[in-house]
Amino acid sequence: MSVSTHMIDFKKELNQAQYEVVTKADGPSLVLAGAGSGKTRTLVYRVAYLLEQGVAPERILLLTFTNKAAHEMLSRVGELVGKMGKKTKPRTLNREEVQGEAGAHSATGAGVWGGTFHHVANRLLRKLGSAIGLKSNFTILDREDSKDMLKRIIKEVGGPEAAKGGRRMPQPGIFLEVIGYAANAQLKIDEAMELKYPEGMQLFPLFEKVAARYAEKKQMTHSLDFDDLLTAWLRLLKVPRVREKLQGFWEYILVDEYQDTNVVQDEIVRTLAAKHKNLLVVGDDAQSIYSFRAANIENILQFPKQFPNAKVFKLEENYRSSPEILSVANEVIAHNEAQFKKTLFTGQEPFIKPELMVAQDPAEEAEQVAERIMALEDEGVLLDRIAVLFRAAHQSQALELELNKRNIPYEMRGGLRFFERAHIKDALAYTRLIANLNDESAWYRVLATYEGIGDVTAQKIIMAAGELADWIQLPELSVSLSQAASKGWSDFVTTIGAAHGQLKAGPGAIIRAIMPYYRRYAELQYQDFKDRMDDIEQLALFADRYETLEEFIADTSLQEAYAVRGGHEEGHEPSVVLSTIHQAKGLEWNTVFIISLTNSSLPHPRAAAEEGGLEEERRLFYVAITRAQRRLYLVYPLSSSRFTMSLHQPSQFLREIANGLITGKLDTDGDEGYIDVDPVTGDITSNGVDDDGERSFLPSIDDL
DNA sequence: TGTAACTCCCCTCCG
DNA sequence: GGGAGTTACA
Repeated sequence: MSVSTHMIDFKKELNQAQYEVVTKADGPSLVLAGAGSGKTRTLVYRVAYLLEQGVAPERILLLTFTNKAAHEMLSRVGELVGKMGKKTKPRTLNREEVQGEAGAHSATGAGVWGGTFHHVANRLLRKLGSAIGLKSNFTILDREDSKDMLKRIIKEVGGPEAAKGGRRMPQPGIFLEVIGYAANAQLKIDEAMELKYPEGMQLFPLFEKVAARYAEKKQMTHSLDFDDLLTAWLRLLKVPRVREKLQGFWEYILVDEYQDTNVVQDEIVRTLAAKHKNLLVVGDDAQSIYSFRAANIENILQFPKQFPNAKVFKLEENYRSSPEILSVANEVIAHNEAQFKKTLFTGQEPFIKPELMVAQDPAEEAEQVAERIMALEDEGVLLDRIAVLFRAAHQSQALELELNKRNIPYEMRGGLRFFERAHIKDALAYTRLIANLNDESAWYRVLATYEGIGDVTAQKIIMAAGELADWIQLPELSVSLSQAASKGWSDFVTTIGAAHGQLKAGPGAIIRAIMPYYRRYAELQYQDFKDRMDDIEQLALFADRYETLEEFIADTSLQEAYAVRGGHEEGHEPSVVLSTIHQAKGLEWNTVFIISLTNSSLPHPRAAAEEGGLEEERRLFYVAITRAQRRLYLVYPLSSSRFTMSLHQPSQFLREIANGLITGKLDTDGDEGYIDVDPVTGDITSNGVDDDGERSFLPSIDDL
């Protein structure tokens, strides 16, 4: 063992339980870590410890839930090992054994392999995918691309009724949900339908046909959707030669947020760890909130059975939240039956109780939150230490208006992200097309922006273009087009030619080459075309950081990096964070507002209707609460709009919090005025509404 | 026949 | 803001 000349005093910087994990979690190990128990810290120190023990960084694989989490953890590892001095400082970017040039840009801090399952899958498949017949220039389809493709397939295989958009035809989104769930849960189509779309069982033959055609089409166009990245990784591991190579390669595998992995991910990590057996998984059943993606809580529960000699560790001391916030969190989660009972404790001094706020409607809710934010800022709370959380992305709307009005900087997370916005996707489609001539969804997307070219003409062009082997041949392509379409077509040929001419100059140059045309299109199409062109300029600048088109496309498809709505680049000036609860997982802020706490939002009626859905919604509330360190505000609007009669009722979860734990009262008397969501049908039954609309509680800022 | 323009209506969560 | 459905025009 190396002499301890290092400067990390593991014993001193960790509590006893954390220290045990960091130093003893060899072999299969399960860490049950409560919210705020220093789970990230523990993982970071574990990686640093392994490096200090002399493990080569590239032999460590750290799988996280978001790429952001991977970057954060690995940069912290980098800081830690920086302290250790040269002797044990890891080499960086040295992964030649399984990785080629394609992966040179990747989520690394200290040369450790890190990222999401999808991210790592992408890197591996580009390099090794030929073993399962995959081309290295495959395209990644995002949800919208997948839906577009499915829409066309439904028309194609669904017969005349579907072509006309027959009255009973389910949306493409339903098909995608069923097919995706089947992939993630490793189910057959009919089994997935039983769970996700039981009312449509009589359409099973159609679903099966669509699924088959979808798979076929993805293969033809060299594209993978998000779910395919995982299943293809698994398929890759069925190839003995590849499996043995990878099993031998990673000596230590660490997986964060294990409660949100699905069976495919579980099988991947168990296969990868089969040789060295150093598999460390960390999770918290109380924070499992991704069952819609087929996350399987059994992965955690069954871990000790899969590995009979597994070590089990528990982290229960909460370092994040005040005792008052923790009490509310414990109280909320205690209402769930399916859970490991555990109670988080803290040694922190008492602070102030969480506070309930009620507003007339979302607009007033936004005003109140904005006012309170300004008051907090006056008291010295930095804006970037404040977050506003909500169930659904669109619930940020009213607040965004209000914050803009008051010039309070904010950044929005969740919902439509930079790379998902229409004009950005248009620009990206050109880069995809240049990289992969067979990328059908990119073809449709690009052609749709040309005058006179609609679905039918586009299809004709794409059919003909299937003959092309290279863009060079494009001018020779013969398609008979209507008069209306030929102008658009010649514009297209010019533009794509210019873009292709920049192939050697890199992705940024390609984007700039299409801008003259796209500006003309955007001017006609969008009122805010100037903003949109600015976005595209930003995209080109971002693209300049990449040398190859493939890396750029892969990162943007995986949402690796994203700019932020509200005009504030991440990290520029301190900004309030607006986020869905899902996106807030793993993060923490001094002050947290949870808004829209009504029975039509949290629990969300559709989610509550699914089996186990209500408990998952409660866990979602629990996750939101446990993001807060010092101040927590629970906010609900009485109606959905100032102008409608439709009244909301406060979330049933608020009622479950015992009196005395929070400041403020629910605006209702006794049981009256509550609506219940039937957990089976999702039906809403009202037992009378509270319609006086008076605010019984006005927030004051005196007691801050 | 295919495209463009117009209207209505909706919207859970994500890599 | 965007997707689906409908209608008017080339």
